[in-house]
Amino acid sequence: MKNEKITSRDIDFAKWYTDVVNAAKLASYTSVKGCIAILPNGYAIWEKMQNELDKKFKELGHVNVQMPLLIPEGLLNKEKELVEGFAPEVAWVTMGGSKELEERLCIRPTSETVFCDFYKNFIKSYKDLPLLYNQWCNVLRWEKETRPFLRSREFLWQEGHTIHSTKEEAENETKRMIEVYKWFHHEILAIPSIIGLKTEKEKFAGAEYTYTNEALMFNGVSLQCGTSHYFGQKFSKSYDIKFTNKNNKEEFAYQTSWGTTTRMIGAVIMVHGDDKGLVLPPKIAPKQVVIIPIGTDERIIELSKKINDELNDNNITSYIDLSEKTPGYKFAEAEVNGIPIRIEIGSRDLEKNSLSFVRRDTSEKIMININSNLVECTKELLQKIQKDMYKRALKRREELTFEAKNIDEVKNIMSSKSGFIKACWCGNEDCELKMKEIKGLKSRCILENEKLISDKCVVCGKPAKKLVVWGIQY
RNA sequence: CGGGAAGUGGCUCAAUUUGGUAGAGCACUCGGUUUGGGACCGAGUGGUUGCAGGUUCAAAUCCUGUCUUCCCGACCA
Repeated sequence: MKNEKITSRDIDFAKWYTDVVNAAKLASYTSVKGCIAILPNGYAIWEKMQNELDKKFKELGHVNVQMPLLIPEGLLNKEKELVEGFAPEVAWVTMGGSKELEERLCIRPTSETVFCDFYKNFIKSYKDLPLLYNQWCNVLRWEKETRPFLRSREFLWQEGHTIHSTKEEAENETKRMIEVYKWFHHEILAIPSIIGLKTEKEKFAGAEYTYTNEALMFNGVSLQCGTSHYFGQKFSKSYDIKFTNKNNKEEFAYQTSWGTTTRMIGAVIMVHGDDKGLVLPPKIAPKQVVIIPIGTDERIIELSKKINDELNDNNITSYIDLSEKTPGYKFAEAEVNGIPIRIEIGSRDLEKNSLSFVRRDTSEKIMININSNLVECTKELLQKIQKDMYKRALKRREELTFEAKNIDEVKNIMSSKSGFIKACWCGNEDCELKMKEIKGLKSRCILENEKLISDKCVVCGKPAKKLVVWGIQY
């Protein structure tokens, strides 16, 4: 039952990860470095993720738009911090046909500038605000080291860009959207992410502050899973976005942006996957149930079809594997693809008047009477799998979360384990840099509403002001 | 971008040391037998050896360059 195509997760995590991506046919490399082909199995997962998020965004009043792929250099340069932050990873278009362009065009690494340019002439009065825009698109960042889904040059994402007439409303939006991501991770992906504030050094170029969702992968490495930025009036001042407020005075607008990406597919693999392959949370599994008839008996095929139709008619996505492979092969394939529930139907089951339900996450086999309400049983089991996956991920995170009072304790933890390290910080950038000197370690986020675990900074021993979560960078 | 490893049918690898007709297993196609954990027998299809130059009578093999992938650093929403 060990899959020979997949390296063991505990022996070589990085190799295991790419093996799962390949074995589950989620993506494949192309001839352009860092630009992957997302295959049907992978894209279907992304579509499920999109549907969940898009529905939520719309409930909250956001609307979708599509902005241009290309940004003129002059426009990009208006916001100094943004340019400095992104310059090393921007790709440029310099030719149009055979003619050199007068002004080169950048392929969007993110679209703040384009949205600002649009808002500039679109907004006149406080009555025009807020605008809650979102776009689903691809962006390009010239990364040096690339890995499928986790860090590719071209990737798919959504970027929300909102603009408001008051500081308070914009700040609420920033906070509200990071909570939406948390909901998405917890409820849909079964990943217990934490919310925190980025340090000054780590925040988005051009933001007043940045909220982040950080999640822990099975191997104890951290992954940023979503960010929400408050811009205040920084961009509106650079791009001259003014409106007339209630007091008939001109005022610069207040802005936010927030995004999450196809990297979430990588997160799902690394949080839930095992040595057999992918394990998908039922809520994002494109196929939630696979029915595997054993033998060619007509009665078995008939019954399989009947159950399949019944499930599909009741909002459970199910399919029958009628290929000419042996049952063992079909089992293994369903496992590698992470299908949450497998229903086996063979003559042995029919004699006992029951069906074999097998959970992907635990491999547990459950016999269910053929006359019971199969739709309800399946729904309940899917919910249970979703919940159990979350619980296991949470337990894993708790086991891999450590506390440190001084730098020796940090080094000790780092020398034997990986995971989140909670430590107090005075807020001084030098101390942050000293921590970063420990190989691989990076400040992930500042926890806002948690008690300090020490009254002293983990590095300098001066009074602590903030509780910081540290982790190993992916 | 620095250090290391590797690129040979779709996949895993052999042939490279010592230059001499590119080979196996898996996958795929066809026929048959099978079917409760990746079935078996038989017959087939598929490769200008990552790419570009060079040396040579002759290059998968030697040389130069380049691209890609993986690992370790650096960088990095």
